[in-house]
Amino acid sequence: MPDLSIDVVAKAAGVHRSTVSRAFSRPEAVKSETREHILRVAEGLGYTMSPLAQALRKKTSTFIPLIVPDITNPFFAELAKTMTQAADERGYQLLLCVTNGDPAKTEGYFIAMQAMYAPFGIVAPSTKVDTAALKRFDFGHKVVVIDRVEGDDAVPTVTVDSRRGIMLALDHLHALGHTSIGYVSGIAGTHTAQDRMDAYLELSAESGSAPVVLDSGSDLDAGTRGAEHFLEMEKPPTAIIAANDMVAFAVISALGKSGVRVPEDVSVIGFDGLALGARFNPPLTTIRQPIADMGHIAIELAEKQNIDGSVDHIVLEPELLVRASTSGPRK
Amino acid sequence: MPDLSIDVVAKAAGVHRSTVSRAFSRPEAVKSETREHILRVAEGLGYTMSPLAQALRKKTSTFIPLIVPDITNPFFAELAKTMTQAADERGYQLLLCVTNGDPAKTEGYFIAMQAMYAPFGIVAPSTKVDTAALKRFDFGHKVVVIDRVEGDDAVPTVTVDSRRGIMLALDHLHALGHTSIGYVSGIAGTHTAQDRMDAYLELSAESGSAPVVLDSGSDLDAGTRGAEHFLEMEKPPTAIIAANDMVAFAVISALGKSGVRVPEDVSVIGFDGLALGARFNPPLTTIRQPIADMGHIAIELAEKQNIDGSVDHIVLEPELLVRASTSGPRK
DNA sequence: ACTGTTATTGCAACCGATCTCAGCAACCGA
DNA sequence: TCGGTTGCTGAGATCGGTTGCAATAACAGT
Repeated sequence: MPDLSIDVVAKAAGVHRSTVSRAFSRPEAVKSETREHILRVAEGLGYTMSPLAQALRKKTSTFIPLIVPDITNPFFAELAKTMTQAADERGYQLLLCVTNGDPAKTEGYFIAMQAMYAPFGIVAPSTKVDTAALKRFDFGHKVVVIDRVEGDDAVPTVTVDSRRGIMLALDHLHALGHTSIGYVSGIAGTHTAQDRMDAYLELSAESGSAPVVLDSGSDLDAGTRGAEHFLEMEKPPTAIIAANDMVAFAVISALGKSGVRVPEDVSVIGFDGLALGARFNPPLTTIRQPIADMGHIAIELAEKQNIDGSVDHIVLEPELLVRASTSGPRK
Repeated sequence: MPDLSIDVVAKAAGVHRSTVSRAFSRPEAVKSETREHILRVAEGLGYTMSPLAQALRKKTSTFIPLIVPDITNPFFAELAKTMTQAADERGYQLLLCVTNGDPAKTEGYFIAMQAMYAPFGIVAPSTKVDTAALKRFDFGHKVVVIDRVEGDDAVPTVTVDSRRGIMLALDHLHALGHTSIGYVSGIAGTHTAQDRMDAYLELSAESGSAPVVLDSGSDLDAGTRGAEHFLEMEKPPTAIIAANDMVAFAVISALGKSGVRVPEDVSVIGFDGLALGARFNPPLTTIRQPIADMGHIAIELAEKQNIDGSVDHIVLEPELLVRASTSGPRK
């Protein structure tokens, strides 16, 4: 196909380049007859505007970086999925950026996103977000963060209510008859992980039962270590709350290796609501985060901020998702 | 920061725009003194070239679309992970494109990739790749496919040896003492899935045992249905080969719900070697595909083709990864 | 009929590079 | 000393659009 530029469309439609441009990007500025004619001609030629040329001139592209620590983690994968959808509904393209938790890489992505005129970016942090770094890149490109940010700053965020989630888990377990409930901490040093832990500590205390933190590590092996710790206890808790589904999986897996059954011997509840959990053995009871909503909202927030400069902090409600990894405590 | 264009660097270095350009993209064409001076000045200013402008002019960008059916599937997630790495080692940015198996979307991405001058794209198919569609977009943009393609065409591919993988699984199971081995088919109608199934059928026959296909469906519930089928049999096989890890998970989960234990009651082996499998309950024995290699190779193949026009078909060797979901048959 | 909007469209500069062509200096052998 | 490379750099067109400004057309009101 002969290179299709705006000029060939213009010629074909018998108008000037600029008119074609307007027909596409500022329809109201062109007489409707003309516009329709142009559009028809363009359609016939199979013409589309070059996003690159547009970006160069307008100094704002449709590339939006999605910065995640690890796309292999199903939570981020699910996030990515809903975000791509939300993105191309609005004509954006998602750039997949994985940092492996390396702040240097993150900064690298920031400068890259600047270079390609990204209108904004989405950051799903693995560690507490470096507000300073964000400020340093206050080049007009906005960022929305899927986590709480230190000091509720100028950066929009979307999170779920950690405390509420933990409360849901605790209530569920209490209702089942558990009184001794352990906790295994989450993957990373995010504020979210911190919040969940704090909530567990507080709410446990309030309900009168002593908190039992099986592991407070922040790496992928927290689950395994938590299970080990559990196995060493003379009087282990009858239920375990895992800070997220992945560690719940690890806990159950590690427990299983030692012959401890879930939920017969101990109940385990996760936090995330991953689709994967439904196919785990046993299917995982968990606190569901509305991940799909989070993706859409993140993008909406970013757009909103780009338009009216508003920065919002949305906090979503989690909900209890009962599957099969919890039951009454063993008698 | 004042907009940093090539001209400001040129001015600052006291040379012409074009010289700066050469200093960056064709170093040998510039006197080394001049070049170093320019580079130093640029460095000082914190200047980087605009990928957008470059792409527009050179008609070839650094955006490379990764087209997957579902990033939520850990196989694709792992692929995406290694590809992002391989990609930004070479200065590319990965565009995440998820199709949900919709051919229309795939085509959409093809035209988009054309529009932004992608030098090539990577397709991890959910269904048999539509060679016709590929040809239709023979606009000089190359594609490499992570699957076999009908008729070993002009498109480079990277796959693993399905037959060898199935053989490994079968051998492992035979060595353990199993003689009756069932099979649950894979997620999608790819050639790869087909090849695995065919290999199972053939190799089973060769070894004298009758093949038992528990489910040949191609959706996410194949595992569940396979398990149901298994439960209904009066004389079920003592081991099951799952076409991929995800269906293995589903099989084990479904079996578990009915009180069937793995590997005590039945052995299950997967195919993929997902990291997730290590944290499954029980840890999954599986045939490992060298996913990381696949990602790198895919990109290398694409680059190679772009340079010398060669189209290769790489087939990698799978390997047996013994964890805990297989054991000798129940006596 | 005349002047003052208002709606449309054309013109041309510009976004930030690349690349062909041409100019110029230094160098080489005869 | 002179024509013929060779090496390096500057000019300027170009990639595919956008946009402020000017020009023209159309329409009101008086």
